[in-house]
Amino acid sequence: MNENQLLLHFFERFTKVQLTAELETEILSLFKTKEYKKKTVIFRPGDVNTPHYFIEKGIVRLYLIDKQGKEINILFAREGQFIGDLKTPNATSFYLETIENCIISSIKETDFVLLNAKINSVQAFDLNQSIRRSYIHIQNRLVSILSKSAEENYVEFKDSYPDLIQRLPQYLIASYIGISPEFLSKLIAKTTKGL
Amino acid sequence: MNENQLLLHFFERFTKVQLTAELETEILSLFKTKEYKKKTVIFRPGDVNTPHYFIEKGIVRLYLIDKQGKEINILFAREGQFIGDLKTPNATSFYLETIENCIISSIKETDFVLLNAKINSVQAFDLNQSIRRSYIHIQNRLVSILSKSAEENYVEFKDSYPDLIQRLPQYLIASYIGISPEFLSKLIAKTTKGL
DNA sequence: CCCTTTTCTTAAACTAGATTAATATTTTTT
DNA sequence: AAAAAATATTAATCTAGTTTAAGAAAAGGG
Repeated sequence: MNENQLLLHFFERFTKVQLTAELETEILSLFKTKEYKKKTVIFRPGDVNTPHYFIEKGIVRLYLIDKQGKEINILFAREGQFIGDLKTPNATSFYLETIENCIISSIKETDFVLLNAKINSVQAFDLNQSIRRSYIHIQNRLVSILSKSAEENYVEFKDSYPDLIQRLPQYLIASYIGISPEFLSKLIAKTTKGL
Repeated sequence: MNENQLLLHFFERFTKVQLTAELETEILSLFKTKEYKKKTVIFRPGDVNTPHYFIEKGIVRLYLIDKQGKEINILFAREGQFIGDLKTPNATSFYLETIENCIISSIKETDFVLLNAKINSVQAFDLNQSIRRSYIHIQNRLVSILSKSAEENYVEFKDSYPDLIQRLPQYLIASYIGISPEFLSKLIAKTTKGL
């Protein structure tokens, strides 16, 4: 089970201690690990009871298609991160899709809650904190989109996620920061000119 | 303690049972209730360890002032709702300010967590669910701002919060949906014309 | 009831970013 | 290595929304 290295490490980071062998086994028993080719849809709007996904390898995106048929990227997740739709078990309104070839572990919402309760009773792991961080993250993004120019938002993205800049096609980033791919291309050309 | 009616009702709604007299007393002992005149700043950027606030009466807004000096409204809260900055105990980057004369109960973050743990052990109250709902709410808002026109966003706001439309000055709503007050005024004039 | 402050409206000039369309480049597949 | 598919660039035209400015209306305070 070498492919679950990252997952165990994730829980260790939060509990701040070495996991016992039994706990490790229990965690692994609740996750199902699977490989996906790039551009594979994992769930789609209308799907109910969507699990939580832990990315072992690769990158995925959560997005939707609006009335005009335009894709809107909500969130990216790469190795070492959880992603899913917190609306679960209610129907999701998003697509979850791999961007690269991926190895991904999934856990059912009910098991996720139980696991958290269990770890929480033993250690100082707090799922609340994790959700709060997500909230703060998306709130920051809303603030940026409301208050900053396209160029500022691109610079912010670049500074925050230098790794993603390398791995993501530009047009996906454009959608994430809420601008057209053509305009992002123009911005980059302009910024790069001073070389 | 008539002014705390709503607060107790809030916890009752979540626990789904009648609160015991002791629990009621304990809840009330953790909150401090205070009156504020309209346009009073409750906390400001840089303040640390900001409490959580439960609005008993009135409306407040959470906002920031961007580099251009423009106010950006993040969130409104009215009677029966909690508001605060989830970054607590870290420094907030926002202002919390009353819009109307208000009666507000506050609770320290540490007490809030303890209270939740206590209630959770007795009943089925789950703070996670509450934070998740907040997350879903702000995510929906981000999606709306990214994918909809100013007019669609205004209609959505009107449909979602018919009560707030009555109580909030237009320019605060304009900032919330990310447009200038002048443009919102134009939109409303246009929409109303067909009468 | 008058005076001051707050909120709203209208209109003209402007601009950030969208759209359309065509081509170029890069990556992937066979 | 060629062909196909995916991604990026460039440029012209267009538009949704901003800015600036000034006045009108409404609300609040003494």
